[in-house]
Amino acid sequence: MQGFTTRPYPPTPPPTYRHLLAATSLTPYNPLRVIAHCDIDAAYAQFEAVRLGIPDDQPLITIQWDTIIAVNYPARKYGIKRTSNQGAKEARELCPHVVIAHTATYRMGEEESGYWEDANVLTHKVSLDPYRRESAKIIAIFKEMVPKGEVEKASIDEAYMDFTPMVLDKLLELHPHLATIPDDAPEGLDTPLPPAPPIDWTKAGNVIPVGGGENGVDGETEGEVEKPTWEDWALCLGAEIMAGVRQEVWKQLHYTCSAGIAHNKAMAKICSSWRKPMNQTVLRHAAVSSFLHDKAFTDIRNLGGKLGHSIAAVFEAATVGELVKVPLEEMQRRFGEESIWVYNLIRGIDHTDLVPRHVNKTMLASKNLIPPVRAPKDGEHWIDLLAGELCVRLREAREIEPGLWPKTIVLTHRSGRGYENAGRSRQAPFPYTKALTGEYVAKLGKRMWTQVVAGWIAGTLLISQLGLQFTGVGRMEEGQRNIEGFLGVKGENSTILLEKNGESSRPKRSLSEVISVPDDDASGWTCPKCRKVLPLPDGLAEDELEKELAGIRQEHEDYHFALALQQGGDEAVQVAPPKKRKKEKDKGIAAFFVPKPKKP
DNA sequence: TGATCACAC
DNA sequence: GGGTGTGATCA
Repeated sequence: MQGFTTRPYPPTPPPTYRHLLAATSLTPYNPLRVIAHCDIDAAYAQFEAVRLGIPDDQPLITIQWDTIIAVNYPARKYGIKRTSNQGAKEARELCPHVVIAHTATYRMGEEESGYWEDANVLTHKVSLDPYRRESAKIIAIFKEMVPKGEVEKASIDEAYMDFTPMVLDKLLELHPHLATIPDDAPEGLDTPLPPAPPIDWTKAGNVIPVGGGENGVDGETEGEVEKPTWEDWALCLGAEIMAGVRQEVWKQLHYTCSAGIAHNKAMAKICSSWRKPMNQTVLRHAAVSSFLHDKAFTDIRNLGGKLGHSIAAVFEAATVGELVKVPLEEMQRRFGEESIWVYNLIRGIDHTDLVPRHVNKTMLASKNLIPPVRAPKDGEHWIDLLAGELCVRLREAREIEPGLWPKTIVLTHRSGRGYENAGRSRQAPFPYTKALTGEYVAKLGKRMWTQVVAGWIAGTLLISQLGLQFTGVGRMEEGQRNIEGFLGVKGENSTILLEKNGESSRPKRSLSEVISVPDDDASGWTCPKCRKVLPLPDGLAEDELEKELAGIRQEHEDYHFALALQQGGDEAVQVAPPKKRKKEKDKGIAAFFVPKPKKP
């Protein structure tokens, strides 16, 4: 690599005065953009450690029933992991003095969650509320420390931050000469910035070397002297801000976190996990290709699912290094025009915008029912509990942001004994009421429950999972509250729900009708792709039948998957198991979840 | 808008 | 794996 060692690949336009000075510069295309990703190390374990006042070096795991959901770093040294074959017992065998903390739970018939000794999967429901509260505190610190930037809460324990506005300010403060466009600048605002002075990285954390990577060779020792760039300056200043943010989280809450600082979300995210815990890492543009080279490309955000695995199969590639060899045309031939998005992503390019957000848009309280509910009344009891929890959560959210109200309430449910069946759901409007109570929520939930129950032949009911969810949670429109609260649609007697959801409860139907999911009928299941009818065996109990259906369908979809892989010719190939997603003609990447690149 | 699916932690 | 989240797609 001669010459452009600082910007070897991919080529990006050099930053100009416009990128630094113009009000319109705050776009995902600004080369000076600085995005950070931050997540709490083993969050649930740290939350419990702090709650219990346990020393930082004490091994601790957080469990949910007998499943380990978090392992702190001291405990990881003993080989304790979050795997399906390890429970509390195995953890204790590996480390006899490990502290085992169970999540809080709700107890049937009680208002609030707590850390009960007798928490039991049969009678209690896990409560993540305490963790949500910690999460809110952390986000509050982020927002406070990033007043000019944006904060996107990505999950309960991670967030993205856009430091660009603060970084640009700082850049101008440190280099005031950049504020003035030289008189002889050939292209005015669009003149590239003058050469950047050397950078002091000492307060930035880890800096991924160019040409190196985690596996060893340090490119900088190999005779490649890097010229500092303003992009690197921006990252360095962003890293210093991030260090301050992390320090503040530690100071106020005693949580350690890890962070990545880069020019976009995907790169910030992937480098935040470098040398965890309690660390932060800067990924400069020039270091991207070598950093990614040996990584599994499925480690990159959004490539970890079906799409990524299909790509791996089609191109017989596992690492980024292998996948970048695939020319754009070939990728697009196989995965459609849109796949340029993937092509860019594995080259470290991601123009995804942050979504400024601090409150959730949905709230879900759900419970795996053990044993499955067979009596409608039992379902009602669980709904009472779920409704109580949702009510608490909505109230708390409204304390932080007054006026929040959900648009709809959803009852989710699953039949069968495990996950063999897809979940179903019913929803209804959630009318405004001044008196938000668990009973109010439960009433609406039970109404939908009645409909669910009505879909089953008497005595055959078998529900293994129930959930109650608010969706469309947001500030209520001015008019909305007036109309519904004032003039009184008054939830209590609202009939909207019954009308919407099909003449209230449907009349009892025959078994075959009851089972009818979108794709099947009594005699079999029709594949939406090839129209082939796969017969279902007769004489099975209802839950057995559903299980059978799921199995047949999965098998047939696998067949399509294999077929598509095999063909792989001129035609674009549907490389994913063809869910009954789109129409026949749609075979490209559009069949997957693809964040659309946004134009500025 | 309702229901389902994909992807993520 | 359980309990939660977000966003896309399609009738």
